[in-house]
Amino acid sequence: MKIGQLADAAHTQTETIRYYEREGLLPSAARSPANYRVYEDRHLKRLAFIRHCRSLDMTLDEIRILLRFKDAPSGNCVEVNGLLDQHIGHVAGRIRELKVLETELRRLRKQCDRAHLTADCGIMSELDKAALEQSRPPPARGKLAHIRGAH
Amino acid sequence: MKIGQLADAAHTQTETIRYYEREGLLPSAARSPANYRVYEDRHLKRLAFIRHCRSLDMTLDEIRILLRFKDAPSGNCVEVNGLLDQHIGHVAGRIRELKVLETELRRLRKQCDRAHLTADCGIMSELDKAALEQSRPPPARGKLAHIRGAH
DNA sequence: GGAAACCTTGTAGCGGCATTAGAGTCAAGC
DNA sequence: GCTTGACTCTAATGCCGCTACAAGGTTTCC
Repeated sequence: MKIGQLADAAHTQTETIRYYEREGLLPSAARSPANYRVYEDRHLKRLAFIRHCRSLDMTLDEIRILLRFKDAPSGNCVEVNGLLDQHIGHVAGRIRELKVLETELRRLRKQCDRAHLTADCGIMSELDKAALEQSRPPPARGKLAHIRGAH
Repeated sequence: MKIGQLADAAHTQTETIRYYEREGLLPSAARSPANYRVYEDRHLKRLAFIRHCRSLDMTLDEIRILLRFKDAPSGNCVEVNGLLDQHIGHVAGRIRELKVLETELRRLRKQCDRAHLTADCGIMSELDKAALEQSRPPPARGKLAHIRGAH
């Protein structure tokens, strides 16, 4: 299997596969005489595992940990549970944050329902007013920060 | 006002202020004989506005647009409304995504409640199984993607 | 034998800063 | 006057998880 076929099979981009190899998530493949990467079934399985974990929004570091457990199945799975619990905690926390944000944005949006000059816009004056009172730090940055999609 | 005082007043880091200046969000300050930036009240007001918008998780590009309207108050505020509506849409969408994710993670977590060898762990085998079926692309990436906080 | 479709390595870019390095400035205390 | 420490300056680099080049080599199909 060449990299393009592996990419198709795992619904991934070839660049991503090479990136995972550089990052040590995928073992390096054998090479053909033309220096092409040659993959086997185990690579597909491992890649599918990684992509599935990514679809659950785990970081590559977290996935690395899971892979270590997979490779050394004599280990205790308590840590797997802990990792997942933490991850769920992050997700739940982020949802709470975003809900607060949404409420505030909708309140702000209500300040202006009509079209008129920006100078008289309730939203703009509210933003100005609120800014003066005191500005809290922006929301969390990190793995799950995106609101906007991008693909 | 020197940059450190401005940073304190706006609860910002000095590097962030310099970054905003480079990005054209803040007008460049006058300089003291020692080449220190010297700020006035208008800088603080503008910075507070920017930070407040950031606390609402707007991108710098969105904030740039708002600042243009602020600077040219003869414009029509319809576009301000539109920008906010879009932003609310992004936030609401991200909340929906994360809720789906949370549900799936909790279901996965239920597969293992006991400590034992990783090889027998319900979570690991479920991850393996699900990976094979077909891996969807990872969740959206973009401005509001973070689940984890980082500061 | 020529074009299209694949593969290779390497580098740079995304957002919104944070961190570091290396150097200059300033006020206070001795 | 000299040292100490807190501040400031610029410029470069790192973060995350890729994505998108660029410039070449290989394979495959017609």
